[in-house]
Amino acid sequence: MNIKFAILGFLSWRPFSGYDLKKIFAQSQSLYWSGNNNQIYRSLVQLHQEGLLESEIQLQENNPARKLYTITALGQSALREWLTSQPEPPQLRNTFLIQLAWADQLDDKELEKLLVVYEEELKLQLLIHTERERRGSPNPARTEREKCLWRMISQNWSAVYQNELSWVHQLRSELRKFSGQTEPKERKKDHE
Amino acid sequence: MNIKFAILGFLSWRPFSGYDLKKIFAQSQSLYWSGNNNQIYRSLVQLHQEGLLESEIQLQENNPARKLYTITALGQSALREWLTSQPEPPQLRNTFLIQLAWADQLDDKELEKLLVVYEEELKLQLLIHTERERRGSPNPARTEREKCLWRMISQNWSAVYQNELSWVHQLRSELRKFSGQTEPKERKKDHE
DNA sequence: GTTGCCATGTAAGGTGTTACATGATTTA
DNA sequence: TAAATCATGTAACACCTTACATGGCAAC
Repeated sequence: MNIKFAILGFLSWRPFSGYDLKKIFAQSQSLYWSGNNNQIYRSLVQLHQEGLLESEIQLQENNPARKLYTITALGQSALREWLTSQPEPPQLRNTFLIQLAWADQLDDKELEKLLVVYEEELKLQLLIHTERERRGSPNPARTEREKCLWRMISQNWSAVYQNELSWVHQLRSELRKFSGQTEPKERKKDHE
Repeated sequence: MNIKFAILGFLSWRPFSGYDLKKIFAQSQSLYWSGNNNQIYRSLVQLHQEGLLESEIQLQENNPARKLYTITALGQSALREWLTSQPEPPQLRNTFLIQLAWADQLDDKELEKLLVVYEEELKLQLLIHTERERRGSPNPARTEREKCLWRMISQNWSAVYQNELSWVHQLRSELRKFSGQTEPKERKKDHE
């Protein structure tokens, strides 16, 4: 999957310029792309070449001209086909798990600190996400059902972070069983 | 983060050849790379150039020679530094969420089918993961603490899939409230 | 005699990122 | 005068993927 279908999706609402889309992507978290120019402008050109979009130049006073892109019938049907296509499973790429895989080389304190820092990072991300959702999405939400979908998409993100947080808690409590065994020279202290 | 630290991690256990590593990556799920040659062999060359690895050619009878890579002291300290570095939050890239964002264009049946198919996909992935974990990991697990870490890494994957599954269930039950309202020609039914 | 394993490596391309370039207008 | 916004686009590069190339040996 690439960003093209997300662009088609937005253009199925109404026409946008590349600059509009760039801002939308930059704002949104669920649309996880960075919103960089390169990708968006090139995608628009390609979609246009494939006949999925039409473009129209809008002249403005005091501001540079903008290229408004409109979805074509072909684009609509391409979008619809993608919508009903086999969904991919989520891509789970968590660098931290790989860090953990060799974290037995750290002593108890270092490991505990790593987990605490990861937990803080997760909390921060959760906060950023909820804050971003609070200040309006660029989402017209024309029907109740669409509102429901968008609410659940946002909730998916929260749920993932919360799931991760509770996993970290479990891990920390599991690891407490081993504390004091890393430096076998020292004798064990009671739960420090 | 890139694959190099994962490679350093394995070599901190014992020397491996590129071919060994390729197989390890291909087997493992938590190490989410595909295990393709290009990346592994080039990473090994680069790590070698950076002085983090030493290589030694092992001649064999009946089989082609292999290059055994050994981690250097510099490599060990680079690994250790990475292990204690600021952990990144998980990268959440779930294409399905983007598919859902415009799924209001589908009718009730199509949408329900999409969710069912996604659920099946998740169950399948969960199964594949647990099956892969069941048949031995390439993990020596020298200490109890390391065993615990690897167990929790594997459990993280299960937890993520299960979290996703319960989210789909919730979504499906939410959507049942709207069924029958997709064709607006029909008159509106009670509470809206 | 084709397929598969061992073991190395390269080519080509997809996807995404940051940073740069231009040039006018508005705001501090 | 410096910066931010509007609006377009390009350059360079990082990372990752599939597929190809070679070549001997073993198994069916």
